[in-house]
Amino acid sequence: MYSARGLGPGRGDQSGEPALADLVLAVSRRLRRRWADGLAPWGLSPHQGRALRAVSHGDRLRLGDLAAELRIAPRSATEVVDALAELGLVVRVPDPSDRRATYVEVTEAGRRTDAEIIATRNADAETLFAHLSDADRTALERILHDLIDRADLVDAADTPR
Amino acid sequence: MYSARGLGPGRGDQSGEPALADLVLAVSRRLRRRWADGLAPWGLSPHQGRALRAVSHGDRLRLGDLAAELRIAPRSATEVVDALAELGLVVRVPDPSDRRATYVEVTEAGRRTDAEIIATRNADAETLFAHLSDADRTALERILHDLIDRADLVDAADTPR
DNA sequence: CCTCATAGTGAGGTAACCTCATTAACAGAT
DNA sequence: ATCTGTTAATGAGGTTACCTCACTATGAGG
Repeated sequence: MYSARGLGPGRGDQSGEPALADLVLAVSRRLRRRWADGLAPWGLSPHQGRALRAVSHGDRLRLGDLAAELRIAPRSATEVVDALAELGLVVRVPDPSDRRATYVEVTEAGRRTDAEIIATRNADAETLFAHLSDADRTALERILHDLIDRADLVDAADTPR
Repeated sequence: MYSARGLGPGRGDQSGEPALADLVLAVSRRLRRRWADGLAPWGLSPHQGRALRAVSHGDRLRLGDLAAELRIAPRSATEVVDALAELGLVVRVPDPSDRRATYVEVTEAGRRTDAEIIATRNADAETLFAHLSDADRTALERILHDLIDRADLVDAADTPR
């Protein structure tokens, strides 16, 4: 992936980069934990929550597209859909134009659950982010965008194909 | 954990908080992936890398303390240590002062590997963070610290004991 | 209509966790 | 001195969220 020959220890050690990375990871760990806790009332795993969100977003989604969106193997998407269907949050409906394919469609209950989850999540994010100044929020957004672009750029360079 | 009754959908949707949370998660996802890729040359999982780092930090660590540091059950720490020991990166040595306990101690190879991993990680963090301005770096650090403090504060309030 | 590709799923595997029970050893009260 | 309760590590066995590979049904182009 990238070169492992490295500058030996004791070179970039003074720089703050790893500390920044650790900070990002620390914040994300806390976000994840809160999100998982927030899903508990509905008996959903973070994974299932993400799937429900993806399906609700466009009302219906082909199983394979769901897999692509969640970046998991199609076979794994089958299992997530099984779980959500068991809970009555989605149903499988055949695609009339391609009888191999099945759509995953949100049910009324699924839509309601998704809305509640989003509301909870928003409320929680608010408790964390709301006390930042507008300037800080803007700066944070810009910097994080920057880092994402940078990371994707480097990835693209590493994997030209 | 926290109240799930929520403000119904369509309320905080304009606010940027969830977007910020998503950005943090997006960055952390990329950091994680890079870190995992960076560990591949040594055949270590991120989990094992973290454990090696914890053990190397103080040269030796009681197995139970390692579990606490990694926030996993003691039983699970046994397995991580098994894997690292298999690779010759750590050894188990009995605690002479308490014959129930065992220390996990870095070997020479373990220390070397840890140093190489840190160097790789630093180099990678550099490619991501180095192009930020000093001001941005300072701001990012401050804001993230802020968020962490805020999250821990809210957690402490939710779980008074 | 024959061949090749694609959509979903059954079968079976793995990694990283978990709980519960067990064994050995320690530490304080009787 | 031993008995009681606690703690350290681990064996046994379970769960979850993934994976690959093989299979079936279907579609689409030569």
